[in-house]
Amino acid sequence: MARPEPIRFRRSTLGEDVYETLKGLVLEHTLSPGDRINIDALAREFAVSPTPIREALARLESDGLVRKRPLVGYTVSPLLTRAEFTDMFEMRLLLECAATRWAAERTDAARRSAITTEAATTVVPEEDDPDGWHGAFTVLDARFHDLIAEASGNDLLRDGINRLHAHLHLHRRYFPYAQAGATVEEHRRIAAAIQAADPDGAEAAMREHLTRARERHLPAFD
Amino acid sequence: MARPEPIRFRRSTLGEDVYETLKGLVLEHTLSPGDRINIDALAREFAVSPTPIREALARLESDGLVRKRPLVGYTVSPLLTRAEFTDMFEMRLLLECAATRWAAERTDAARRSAITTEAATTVVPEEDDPDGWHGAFTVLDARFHDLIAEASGNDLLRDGINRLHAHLHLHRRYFPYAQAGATVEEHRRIAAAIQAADPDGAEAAMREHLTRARERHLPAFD
DNA sequence: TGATTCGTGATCCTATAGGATGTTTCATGG
DNA sequence: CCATGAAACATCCTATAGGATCACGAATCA
Repeated sequence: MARPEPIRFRRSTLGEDVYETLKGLVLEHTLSPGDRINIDALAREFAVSPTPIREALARLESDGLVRKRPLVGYTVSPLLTRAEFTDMFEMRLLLECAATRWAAERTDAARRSAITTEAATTVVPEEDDPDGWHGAFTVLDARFHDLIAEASGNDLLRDGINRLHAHLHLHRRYFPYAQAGATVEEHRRIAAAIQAADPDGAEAAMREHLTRARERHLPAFD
Repeated sequence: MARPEPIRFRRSTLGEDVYETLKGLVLEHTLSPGDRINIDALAREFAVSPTPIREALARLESDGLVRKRPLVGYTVSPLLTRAEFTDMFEMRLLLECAATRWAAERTDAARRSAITTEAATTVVPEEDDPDGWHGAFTVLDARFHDLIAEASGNDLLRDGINRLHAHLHLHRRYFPYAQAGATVEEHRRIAAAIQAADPDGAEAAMREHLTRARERHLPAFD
């Protein structure tokens, strides 16, 4: 009868686990944008001391997922304004178009195949589980874009792209089902151009994909 | 006889101050790349508890300035390899060329003047204080590039650029004096094109500046 | 000589108490 | 009835001590 329940499955350090878990909670909207974060409450919830919580929050603030007001507390970052959202897509166009071009130019055959395979994967819409569908679709989308970022061969570029995607995820809940098919089709075109080692075509396909993605998202701000 | 010395001039929170101070120590090479960081020793040094130290280190790790090995401790990030360095300049070309173009297109008259003024400022080389000169020159360079990043009107872009500059600062110690004049001249050309609202010219000037800057730095890797 | 085992040391994590600050509520005056 | 002010409250931030875990080095054995 030593310790009945704390199943502590620590991958490396407690702070790391807390960081990943908290990031998940924010991205899943279990912690909604604007919510206040009580450190002591979280510590009790996770059955850890406030120290690793505080450490995880400091990193999340660097990611822009939470905000800290001194002597007041942490809050989940609010959703992007329309202006910030267009700024983000301006950045995505800059970063991801370049990454796609370099992926088409430089990467090896194995990665090209992986990208093509990923683009061929689809997720079936389930009307009765909208949240699950949104989650699955987002994971798929994120993995596709990360594969390209990795294939660019520039790790700093990859980090920058993933940093933007974290913000994008906060908005996935407002992405319409109906247009998922178009997204998959655009992914296929990008993958095909990369597979064919066609930098111009790949960059153009990514530019069109992102431009259309922006159009698909923008109505949510009205 | 309450508290004799801790002159605590806290801007907001202790963790914030510790973060800025530590960042300075790393950038100044007071903590050299590869050095191990002892949390308890730092806490004694700053006369604070380990908690804010730990919080600051978590943020610095997000910035890429320190690395954490679980259950071993923190170390100052090593200098960039040649490959990472070229990757960084690839990123700078991407981000800063776009920022310069948009600054020339969009920004207001006040910011244009500020950029021109900053480009006209120079720092005199002092042979007997190489470290002070390097520091002053770096501050000047960083401010010029940040003014342009801010004038781009895209805060995410600005953050991305500043994140890269932190890494660049770690290498400033190996930047040769003799070529500072060329840098200033290139800055002036960029500023002039922005002042003239000439996007193409401004972007081209920035591209040439960064390309040459890369050439100036590369010999340090031999 | 190489691999394995053991001991030491450092680090990380936990827990709790106290001080400082922002927020909220309530009472009072206009 | 509304606005202003002060006081009580809750929360966060900081500080300190102690226990558990793991990495590293030395000694031993095959």
